[in-house]
This record gives sequence, C-alpha cells and structure tokens, in this order.
Amino acid sequence: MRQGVEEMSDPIATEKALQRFTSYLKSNRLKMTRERRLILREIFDHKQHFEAEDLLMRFRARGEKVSRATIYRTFDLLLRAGLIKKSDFGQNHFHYERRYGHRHHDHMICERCGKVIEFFDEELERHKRRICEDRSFAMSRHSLQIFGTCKACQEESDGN
Amino acid sequence: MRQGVEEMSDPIATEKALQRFTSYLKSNRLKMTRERRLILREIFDHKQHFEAEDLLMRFRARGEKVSRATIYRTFDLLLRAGLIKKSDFGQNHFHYERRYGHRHHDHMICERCGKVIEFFDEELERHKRRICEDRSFAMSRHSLQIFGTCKACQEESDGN
DNA sequence: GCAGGAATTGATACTTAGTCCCATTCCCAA
DNA sequence: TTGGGAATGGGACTAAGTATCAATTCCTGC
Repeated sequence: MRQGVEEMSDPIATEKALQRFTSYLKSNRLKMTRERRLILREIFDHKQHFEAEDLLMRFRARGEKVSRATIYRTFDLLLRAGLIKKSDFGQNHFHYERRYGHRHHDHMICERCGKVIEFFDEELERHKRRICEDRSFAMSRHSLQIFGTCKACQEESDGN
Repeated sequence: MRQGVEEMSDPIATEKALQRFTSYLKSNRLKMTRERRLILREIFDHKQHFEAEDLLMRFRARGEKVSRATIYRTFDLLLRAGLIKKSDFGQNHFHYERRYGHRHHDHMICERCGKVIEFFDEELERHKRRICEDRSFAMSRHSLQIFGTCKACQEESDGN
C-alpha cells in the first residue's frame, strides 16, 4: 500500500506548537521533558499523519531512547492540549495527525492505495451543526470518513 | 454506562435475513451450519447493536456451544453478505449492527451515558455524494460519528 | 440414504495495540 | 542546590482479534 498526505513541516509552526505545549504543561503543573520535546519535534517536523508504532520505530532507528509507554502518554497530553487529533481509518490501530495551524477537515480514504485525502466543506459543517441543534445534541467533535477509490486508482484500473 | 438503541426484532426480517444468508452461502459454495444459523438468529432476534464478545457471552450464558473464532468468522461472512455493518464508536473494539431492512444512517454517541442515536438526513447524504463527485472519488461507503452529550444528560447536569 | 471430500469448527497458541506497575531518574520552584 | 513530585523505561499484562490444525459436520452425486 502506498502512503498519502506527505505534506511537510513548517519550522515556525513547530516552534509555536512547542510553546503551546510548554504553556499547556505549565498551566497543569506538568513538566517539559527531553522525551516530550523529542516527540513533539518528531511529529511537527515530519509528515502530517503518523502512528504510535511508526514514531517508536523512527526513534529506535536513530538510537534515540524513548519508550513506547512514554509515546502513548505523550500522545494523550498532546490530544488534551489540542495539538494532535486521533482518527480511525478502519485499521486496527489509531492514526494521528498534527493539528496546530490546521483547521478541521474530514477524510477520504482510498481502499486501494491507502491514500488519505483531506477535504473541508463549510456547507457540510453547517449541516452537521444544524442536525445536532434539531436534536438538542451538544456536539463536542465529529468524525467523517469516506471510503472508496481515488481518482488515480480508478484511472489505473480503467487503463488495464 | 447505560446502553442505547434497544430497538427490537421483527421475526419476518429474521427469516428473510436467514434466507438471504443461505443464498449468499450457496452462491459461494459455502455451507449453512448450526453455528451460523445460531449467530444470525441471535443477531436478528435481539437488539440492533451488538459486539463480538457480547454475543459470545450470551451464548455461554445459555450453554450454547459457539466458539469465539466462529463468531468472528461468521461476522466476516455476514459483512460480505451485506447483512451487518461494522462501526467504530471510539472504543478499542468494533461495534456491529444488523443491516437488513435498515437504510443507511449515521450515529450520535453520547460521551456521558454511551447512548447511540441513529439519524438520517437526506440533504447531508446528497452533500456527501456531491463532495465525492467534485473530487472524482468513487465512494463505496462512509461513516459519520458525532460525539457529544445527549439531551437527557444535558438536562441531568443542569438539574444538579 | 449414504459415502466421501470439502468446508467448518473448537481449542489453544499467537499477534498486535495499548495499558499498568514500580523502582529509578529527572525537573524545576524555592 | 536541593527536595520531592512528576516522569520514565521496560517488562508484565490485557483485550481484541487471527492462525493453526485435528476432529467434526455438511451436502452433493450416486
């Protein structure tokens, strides 16, 4: 399976995220540690989407000592700080994506090549809000995934 | 956590589902077995939503001999036959729901009491289709979950 | 109705993702 | 600079789901 969403990093965003994380920690009387800094940097300096195991492997490959437990614990903090987002792409583990400087969006997932396409549609958002209002449901978050076949894969199979 | 969606069974639907499953099996040169029948009946004679472990426990409680492996294997067949649907409600295991005689719908999940509210909105569906068309993405299925607090839970916390 | 081979099952071992535990180490405010 | 709470590592553990394989069941053709 090929991979998708290789959008690269922005060093300024990384610094801002780091600042935001530091202040989140401080305001909760938690500490900034070497490991937490490493994890945040690894996330914001690299591709948009990532997974826990994936990050662990990258650290190991570089000989950087960060344990699996710390990775999961830090993800949890980053989620609370609103710096990352957790989503389910239909596999048996979670996918994450960095969030700082990224507005909400939904996903299309190609079942053939695994590519993840982000999209945003204001009208769709309005609809979701309206549906909740109609039913007096207080929405905190939502998650929409559309599975199917991307354009490239459709063309590929047409060609054969 | 309280449970939601207790919509009860319709014996005619159960029989139709059984017929459909039998013909699906036949056309794939697979066999109808005691276990497969039991599982399908258990699903269609009971509540709309269910989980693998949940079903296993119910069989065990009744002294009915059906193994975990068979349950998962049968779920897979029922999915292929289009008789059940698999969804993710943000826990670390999958939830399923029967599908026969049920049109597509989305879910609201109350983060406080665990209730699952089904809803359907034609305009929202049209939107999803349009978004895919605009991007030449061939949608096969989609899944929308809205997380938040249901009306009852909101009122409960207002009262305190 | 029966035989026989393919399909299915159950039990258990295994895998994978993620969590728990706790002794040791690290951070940082005073 | 230091004291003590916070955090870490790493291994044990859990939970959901999958693989294996010998034993059993189904069902088609005779």
